[in-house]
Amino acid sequence: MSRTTIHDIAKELNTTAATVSRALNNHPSISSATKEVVRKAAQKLNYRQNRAASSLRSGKTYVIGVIIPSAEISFFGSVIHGIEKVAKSQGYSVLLFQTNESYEDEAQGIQTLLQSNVDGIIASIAKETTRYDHFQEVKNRKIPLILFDRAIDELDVPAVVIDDYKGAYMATEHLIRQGYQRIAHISGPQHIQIFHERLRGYVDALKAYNYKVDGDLITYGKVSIDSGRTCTEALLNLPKRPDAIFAVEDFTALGALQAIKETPWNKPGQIGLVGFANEAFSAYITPGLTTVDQQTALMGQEAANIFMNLRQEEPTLVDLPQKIILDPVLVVRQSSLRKKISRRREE
Amino acid sequence: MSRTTIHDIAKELNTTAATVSRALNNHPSISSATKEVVRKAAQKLNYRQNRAASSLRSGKTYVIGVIIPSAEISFFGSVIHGIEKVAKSQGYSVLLFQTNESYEDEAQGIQTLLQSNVDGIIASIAKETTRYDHFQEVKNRKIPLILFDRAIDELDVPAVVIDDYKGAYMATEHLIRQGYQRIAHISGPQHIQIFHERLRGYVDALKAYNYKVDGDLITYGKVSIDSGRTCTEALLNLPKRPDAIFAVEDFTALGALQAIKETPWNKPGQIGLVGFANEAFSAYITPGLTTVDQQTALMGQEAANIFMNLRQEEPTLVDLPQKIILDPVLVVRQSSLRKKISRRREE
DNA sequence: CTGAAAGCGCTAACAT
DNA sequence: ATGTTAGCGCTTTCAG
Repeated sequence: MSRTTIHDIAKELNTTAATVSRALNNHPSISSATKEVVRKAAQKLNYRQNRAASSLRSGKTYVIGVIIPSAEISFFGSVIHGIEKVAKSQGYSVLLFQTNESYEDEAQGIQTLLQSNVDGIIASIAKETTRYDHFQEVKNRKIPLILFDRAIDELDVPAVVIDDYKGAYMATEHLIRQGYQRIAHISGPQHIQIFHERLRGYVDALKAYNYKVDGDLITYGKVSIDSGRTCTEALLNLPKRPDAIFAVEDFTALGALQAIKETPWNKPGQIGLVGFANEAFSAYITPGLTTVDQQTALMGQEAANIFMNLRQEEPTLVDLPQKIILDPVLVVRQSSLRKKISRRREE
Repeated sequence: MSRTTIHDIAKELNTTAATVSRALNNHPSISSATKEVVRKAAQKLNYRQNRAASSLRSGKTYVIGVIIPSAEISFFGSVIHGIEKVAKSQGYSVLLFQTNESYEDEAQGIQTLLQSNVDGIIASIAKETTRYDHFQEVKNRKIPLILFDRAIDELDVPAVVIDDYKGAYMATEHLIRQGYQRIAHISGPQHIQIFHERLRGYVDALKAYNYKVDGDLITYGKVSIDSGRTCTEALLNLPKRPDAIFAVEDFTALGALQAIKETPWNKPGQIGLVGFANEAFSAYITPGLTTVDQQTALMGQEAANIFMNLRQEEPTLVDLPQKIILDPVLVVRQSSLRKKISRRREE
């Protein structure tokens, strides 16, 4: 009473396994009558294709390997969601591997995916990774590789990232349009590209609106709640203190919010605040935090879409690796609103 | 220049594929000298095992199929994390499938996993699922099936769940020990088992401490922020209003907190509040929300552990399906603390 | 439009 | 301890 194979179906119908295989795969040279009969018999015998056998022969597995630091981080959970959604819609499955930000785990993950003959790999590089030989091997084996969020130009593969510069520009512009006069920025370590980009966006938005860029209003934190708190206290103690703060990400903004709330002279809504990332908590704190959404699920979908496009292309035709830069979305909540909103939002 | 196979290695070493296979699989009847030589050659030729071929022959894939409603929900992201961690440590990979709470998707997911010959399936049943024929097929094919969070007794398979009763009991007990006198409960729809269990835990804790169970203090909401808010307003308008609230889950608690904050006569810390789930935001709102942690990552790990135990057992020996009931963990934050804490926490 | 035959890369029974 | 042989279930030439 072992599992039904195409031979069982062939025997039942007095035909051959080849015909059954073709019928089930909707091969054009099979009459629709036969196809129908075969499908019926397959259903009756409760047949399930054996993917291992199929892919051993055909070389295709219909599996996409996904490498992320951790599914527990909501950002990556959301990206997986987007990848799996697109994959499933095209008949692909997702094989998941977590690196815990470790190079060793990442290299091992790549090995596992290679052994599994995945048709493509979508990955976000671990923080600790500084060598890329494992990714190079993927490229050498001509397996489509797509990176997201943390892309490495040196690898020269397609990638999906968000436009941090633009997001920061939008956030700052929003505060300007709200009428704030002295807009501060709490940044992060400048060797991390995304933080540097956000600082650039902030500076350029100020310039575009003829605001003075005041070095005193730019502080460099460590990207944490505590750091946001400390930096904000320093900012609020300046002789000419800011009336709004753009924080480099939501946890920093949360610390800033706590510090603002504890300031004796502060009245609610007096100091504008914007974060970055649209973390789940940002909607639930009081006041609701205005922030920049990173379109995480879309990021996964786009990465999967790149794979879908890549997979039938001639390898020789792949000239320039595609790079998709997603538009961030400003999510306006209470924390950045002044009492009177004189102008409606422009696009 | 195609991929290296064990035949290539065999040719290189003037031996046979069988020996190479055995050496690489650490077979006992191969001398350690040969093993060493084979391993070296494999490395030199950059050999990677072809899992499709291996599993076609051996019947084992070293893949665990995981079915969840959505990786975007942090609860499930966390469970996946736990599953993948254990799986990887035992040489298994995780094939992921999302159902979006739909029966059709779930059934299709099972088909995909069966075609992929996964060695086992770990699943959390979709909300819309009311028929279990697809899971029944998994059982019929003798593939280990483990459920988590949403278990179905009728399926008679091993499961990992959390003890909702106990969690609610602990939450209520905590409020009692803090000295609150009138402890209300905002529950949810009673046809959903977990909410019913939490209500039971609340009632039993009150009884255990000789508190009167007052029907006025038990309200039934719809498990949302808004519902938590509405229910709380009603509670606070009672002639004999509560001095503490145990909410059925964190979003309800969040609504309750908002309502409490807006009550004119309220002073901070006057009304105790406890939630359930330890959502990410619960740590970041003000005041921090005391809540009950559901040990999500552990849930995934335990489910994976059950699979690991099951996989080598004789199918005939599987008498009673294992059911693991995890202990919830009370996470105490500001929202439930009264000014004076007279007694230290007892175990 | 269908059948015959070969083989993907590996492992396992049997032989030596 | 190693070699020989067969075959897992499927797809894919090549023939007809």
